[in-house]
Amino acid sequence: MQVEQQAPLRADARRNREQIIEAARMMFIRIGTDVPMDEIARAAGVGIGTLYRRFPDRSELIKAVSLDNLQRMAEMARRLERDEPDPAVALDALLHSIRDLYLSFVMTSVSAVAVRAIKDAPAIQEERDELLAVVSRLLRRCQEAGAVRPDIAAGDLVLMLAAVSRLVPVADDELGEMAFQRLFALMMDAFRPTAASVLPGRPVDYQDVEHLRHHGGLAGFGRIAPAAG
Amino acid sequence: MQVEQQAPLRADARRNREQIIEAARMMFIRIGTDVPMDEIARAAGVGIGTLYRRFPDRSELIKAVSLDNLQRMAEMARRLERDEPDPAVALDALLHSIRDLYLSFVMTSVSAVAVRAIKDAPAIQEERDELLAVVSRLLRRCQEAGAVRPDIAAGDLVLMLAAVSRLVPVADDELGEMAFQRLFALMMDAFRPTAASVLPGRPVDYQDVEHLRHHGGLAGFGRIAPAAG
Amino acid sequence: MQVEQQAPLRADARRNREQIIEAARMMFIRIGTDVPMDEIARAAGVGIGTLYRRFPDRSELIKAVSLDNLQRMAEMARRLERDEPDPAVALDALLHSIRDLYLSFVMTSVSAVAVRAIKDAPAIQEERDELLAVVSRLLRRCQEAGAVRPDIAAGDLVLMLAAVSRLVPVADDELGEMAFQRLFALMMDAFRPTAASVLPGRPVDYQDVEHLRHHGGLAGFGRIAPAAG
Amino acid sequence: MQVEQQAPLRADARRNREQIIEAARMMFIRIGTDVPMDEIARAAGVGIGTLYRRFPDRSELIKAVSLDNLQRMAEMARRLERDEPDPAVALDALLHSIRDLYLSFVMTSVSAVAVRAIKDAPAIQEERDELLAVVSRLLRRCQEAGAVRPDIAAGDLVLMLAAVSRLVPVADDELGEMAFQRLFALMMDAFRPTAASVLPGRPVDYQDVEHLRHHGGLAGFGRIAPAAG
DNA sequence: AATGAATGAGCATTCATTCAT
DNA sequence: GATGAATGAATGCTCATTCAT
Repeated sequence: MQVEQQAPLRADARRNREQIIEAARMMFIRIGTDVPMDEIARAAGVGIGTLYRRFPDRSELIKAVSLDNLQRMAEMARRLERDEPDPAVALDALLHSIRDLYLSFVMTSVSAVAVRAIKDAPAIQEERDELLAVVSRLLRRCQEAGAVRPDIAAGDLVLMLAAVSRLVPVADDELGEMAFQRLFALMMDAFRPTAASVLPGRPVDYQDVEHLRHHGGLAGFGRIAPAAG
Repeated sequence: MQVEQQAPLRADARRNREQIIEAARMMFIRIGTDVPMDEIARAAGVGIGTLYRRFPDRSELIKAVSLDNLQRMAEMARRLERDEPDPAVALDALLHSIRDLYLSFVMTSVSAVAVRAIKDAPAIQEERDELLAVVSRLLRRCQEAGAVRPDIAAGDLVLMLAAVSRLVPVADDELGEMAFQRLFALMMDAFRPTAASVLPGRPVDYQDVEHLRHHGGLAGFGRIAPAAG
Repeated sequence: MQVEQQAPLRADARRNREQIIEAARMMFIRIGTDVPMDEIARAAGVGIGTLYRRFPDRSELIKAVSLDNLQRMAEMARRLERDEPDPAVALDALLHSIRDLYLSFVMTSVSAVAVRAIKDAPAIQEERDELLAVVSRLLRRCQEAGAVRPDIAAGDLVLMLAAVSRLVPVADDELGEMAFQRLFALMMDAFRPTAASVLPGRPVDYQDVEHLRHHGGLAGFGRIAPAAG
Repeated sequence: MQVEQQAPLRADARRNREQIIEAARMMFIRIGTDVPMDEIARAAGVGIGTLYRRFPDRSELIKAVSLDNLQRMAEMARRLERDEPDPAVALDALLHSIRDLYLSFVMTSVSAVAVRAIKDAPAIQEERDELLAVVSRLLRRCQEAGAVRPDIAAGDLVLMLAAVSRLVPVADDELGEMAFQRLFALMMDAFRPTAASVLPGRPVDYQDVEHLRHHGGLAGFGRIAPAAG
């Protein structure tokens, strides 16, 4: 757990760094993590050299964007858990932030490059663990309160979320927005106690998800890009 | 309505063609539709020139694989509709063939190349239309029989299916298989009448799906490759 | 009427650019405009990537070489017209610069690629127009002075020049040099008043040449590459 | 001087051979000697395999076409020399057959492939020699009759012809036809005694032309393709 | 530290030629 | 003998990454 304690960046350098991450986030969503590096540089308004000075290769940039996303998410999760007494409301609100979750959970789980990039990034793993811990606690409280069917675990939720969030709506598309809202609501309905059929297998927990992420048991999750091209 | 009536292929050529499609199908799933062409050729056990003789460019190959997939699917749909009297059983069985649907519904909806490749392929569109017609009829019969909530249309189903099918299990992974079975069962639960909350918007029908496919209102569906990165 | 006002190139980039154009000019003459791009790069002493950075494709390179040639030619024409009082001497001197004209008039008129490359290059057209305007004026003055037969127009001259210049001598070949000098002198004799037989048709002017260039009425001029084989 | 005495071809094989040569001749003119082999095969209405059975590689095909052209030309030359008493008329008629000469003199003198193909083809050389012998004799008789300036030799004529014939008109183009007719007439005027200025160097004879052809002293003649692309 | 120029490995595609049917 | 399928070498072009200014 190496904490790289480098000299704090100069003001302009910090600004560049932030612009690059922001530009990369947008390009990653719009085009994919294989977007040409100089397009990112151009979008960030810096030279390609500057980009590479900050992030020695694509992998580092992906890691940085992912970490940035997860930090925002974890922060939000902490705040919701702390401030919202009703776990069902908190969980719902948290999952609804899925548009941002998108990158954290999906983008970085999809392409071979991205997955490899992240695998050995302890900072990311930590942040992800913390986020999931909150989700797990909220889920358990929901189940204890009878708001969510009892036969699932956090992993079931996460996987469903990962699936649905692939179809996140594109900015400013009304039909897409509507379709996604319904898709999301349908997903939430699947977790109601009243929906419960007898599920096969056993509850999937976060350990299982991590296993799948690292060993690639699902086509679109973890090791392999199901349709990267 | 067959337009180009070409001489039937020689036996060896036909075999090569089939090997190429089969190899491409697997590589497309494993690596993505942007897998290098010569990897496909190598996997098919033919020279790169042979691949290009059969499929003048990547786009043609994608089209051929998609059409092949859809033909299998449509055939299965026809058979189920004809032979299975209970619409709920038929729909369930049809959706469970999702492992094969995967390529038809997902692969070809994901990457920019693939989407472009397919857009102007009337044969594919026809096959897709027929498949969806069967799904729509089965769905309606399920709803009339009270087996499925009445507030959804075929598009809602298709999109959920598209989402879930992204996480299709990899061959021979037990955990993945189990996780996917649960995911799929959860999805089916979302469509039960007992699960029904009030959904936002209006039922999404196949017209809407086509619109989304062609105009790209959802990130992972139609125009843009979120999976690419 | 300069449209794209790009930042002036860095010193080293400018040097590379010039080396590439110079190398391309030589290779185009020696091998043809379809010489492999990396041979040009090698001859210029740069990487293939550098070549492509400066000239996004073969077409752009051909345009750049052509423009460069024409600029030199037009400059010479302007100087001769300004400084030489005797039009016959000026015209003769101008035509004798045929070794350089070669590329401007011939190279770029021969191959399909080259012709297409140049068709939509207004800068080249402008330069060519200016050069031809000078030639036309000199020719008219020669005819008024009785130094050239009156039954021809600039187009006749240009076409003859285009034909003869195909056989420009190779550097350092004595026999070739001599043969070409004679060929050139014979051509000039054809334009003398004393040579005049009754020519068929009507004087061919520059409009006609442009028409032929763009619509390809002559095998070796404009549309098609007879020289290509 | 190997006379390959192979068994005479079967009737259908002979027909194929002729169709291929005819198709190749047209494609060579229209596109160049680097036209794809299967385009030639398709134009000839035979399979690519058949083409290769008759002509083991491109080089052989070029040789065959060239020989065929030259045989026709030499035949015509012999006939004109034999039947036409006035040498000026005979020479003029012979040169006017330039549209056919085109391939013999020009096509095969231009591209690197073609030149290499022909260099070691004794049959072609023989035919060419005979043709040139006729031209030389006619020229000498014209000069003795005072119909042509005395300060030139056959080589001067051939080179000028080679130059002008590059711009042979395309079929059915009226303007091209007219322009070429004038170009040709201007060329003939250059050889009139009345046109005679003092030419540089010494008369270029056929030996010189052969030297140039084989050693490449002129850019567009012999070794090198001036603008093959 | 920022910039953008240079490099070359990598991939798509074409086409000459060989070979199985 | 005819056919056209198979092969792979050659070449255009892109883009990640390094390095001079």
